[in-house]
Amino acid sequence: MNNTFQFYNTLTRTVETVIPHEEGKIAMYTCGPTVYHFAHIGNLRSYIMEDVLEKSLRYVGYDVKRVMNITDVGHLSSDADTGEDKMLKGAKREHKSVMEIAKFYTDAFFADCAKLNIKTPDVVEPATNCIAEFIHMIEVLLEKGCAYLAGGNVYFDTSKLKDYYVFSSQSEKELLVGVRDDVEEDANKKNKNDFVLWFTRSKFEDQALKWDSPWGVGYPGWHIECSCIGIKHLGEYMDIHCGGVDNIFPHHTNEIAQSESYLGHPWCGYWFHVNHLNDKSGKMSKSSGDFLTVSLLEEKGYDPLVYRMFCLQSHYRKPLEFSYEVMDNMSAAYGKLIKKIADLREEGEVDLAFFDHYRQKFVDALSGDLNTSMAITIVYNLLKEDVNDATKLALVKDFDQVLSLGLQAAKDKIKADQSDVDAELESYILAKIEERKAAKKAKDFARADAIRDELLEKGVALKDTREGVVWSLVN
RNA sequence: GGCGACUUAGCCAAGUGGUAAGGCAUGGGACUGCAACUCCCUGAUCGUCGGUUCAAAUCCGUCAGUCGCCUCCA
Repeated sequence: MNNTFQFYNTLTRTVETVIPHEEGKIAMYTCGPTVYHFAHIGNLRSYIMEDVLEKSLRYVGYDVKRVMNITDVGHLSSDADTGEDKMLKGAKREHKSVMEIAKFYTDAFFADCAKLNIKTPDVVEPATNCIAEFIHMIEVLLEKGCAYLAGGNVYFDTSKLKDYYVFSSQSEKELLVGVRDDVEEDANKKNKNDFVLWFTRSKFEDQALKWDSPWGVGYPGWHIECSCIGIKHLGEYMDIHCGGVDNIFPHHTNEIAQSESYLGHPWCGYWFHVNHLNDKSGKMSKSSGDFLTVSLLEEKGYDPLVYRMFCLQSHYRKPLEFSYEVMDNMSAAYGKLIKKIADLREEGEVDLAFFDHYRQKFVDALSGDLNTSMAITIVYNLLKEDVNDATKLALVKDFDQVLSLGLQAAKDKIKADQSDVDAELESYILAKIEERKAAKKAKDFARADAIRDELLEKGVALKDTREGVVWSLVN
């Protein structure tokens, strides 16, 4: 068991060694998607990096339990009860019911995750499954005097906290309310940082999802779900809470406020935040019109795993700028890497001493604030080492448990590309190859080149290698 | 206005006090009938100015630029 796994803890703003509440076990929580639309590749960057974090922790020997919520209700586009519920907005847009929208985009989200080799968390819980728990938590907060009723809604009273701005040294005075044009201040709040736990007064008459509660028919505020679902599945102590940097304030600040007030003790010791993916105009956002999805990347001919590699070769705490130039760069690099690995032969005995030595290098890279870029470099270095292929292959497969770049399936991947070709086409290709071989032998190079061009037009590229002629499909 | 992050070769990027990993691209070469593949070789003093130190990309300060957050967001 490696017990020196370190990463940057937003709570303390330092790189710290993880010390779980229960030895050997990690209780990990991830803020899941709001399922009103497709996830864009910026959203997915967070999930990719969190996936690497989870797998790294498992790789060094931790028993990880990971929980993710699905936000399918109560996520207003504004906090002042004037915004529109995102789910409802999605439903209107597509003329479907809210639950149909939630189902469709939840499935789409996990389909994208699968393409990116992101493991599905151990527990996935939609918010609408936990209404009773939300209500219970809010009742307790009211009993404890941490919450109040105003204008029909239940609010969390931030003035009852000793330390609300746990993630920053911001003061309430300096905090501007309504910096964004579309945000209005809610007159019901006692303090400007208070936030809604339960809405009963929806301004949308067609609000589709409503539940009965002690305070009237309504729906939960956004923050309550993560606190509640986290506690429901991981107990009173959580080790690592993950999310995008934009969740730091107010979402995670509010989660801490609610959870610790409810539990009466510190809740989660480590906060892992992934920086944003930007394009040249700035942050990629679902709410700002056009956005890039995994499907779009596929349409443009990129393997989704190229995007995963693009994320891994950067550091999770750095802003990353997306461009097709970099994707092309990455695509070439990925193709070469896969090919190198596919060329390894499964011969010889694995050199165990070498294996352990290299495995340790890999562990060190991951343990040092998730240095995934270095982890990839280690793969490149490994391929250049003077050891037998069996050892290299064993290590690559081992590393791919964390990297999940399809490295261990490299051979199959290349074969699979060819198996997409039907038998008729294949025999045609093979016949042409024979014909060209004969032409070459007769030094009829014009004819040989013509055959090669002919196949290329049909999307088949020929290469004369030392082992003979090989063909592959091109786009 | 407040808070925070980032700035290393054409591009991505590692590096946290001792004279700059790796990848892609480029250029040159080997191989090839040609091409592709493969292999070899090829590049930066680390945004600015100043300070600390025997020694700084690495510490401190300064200016500049880019980006994010301040109740939609991963």
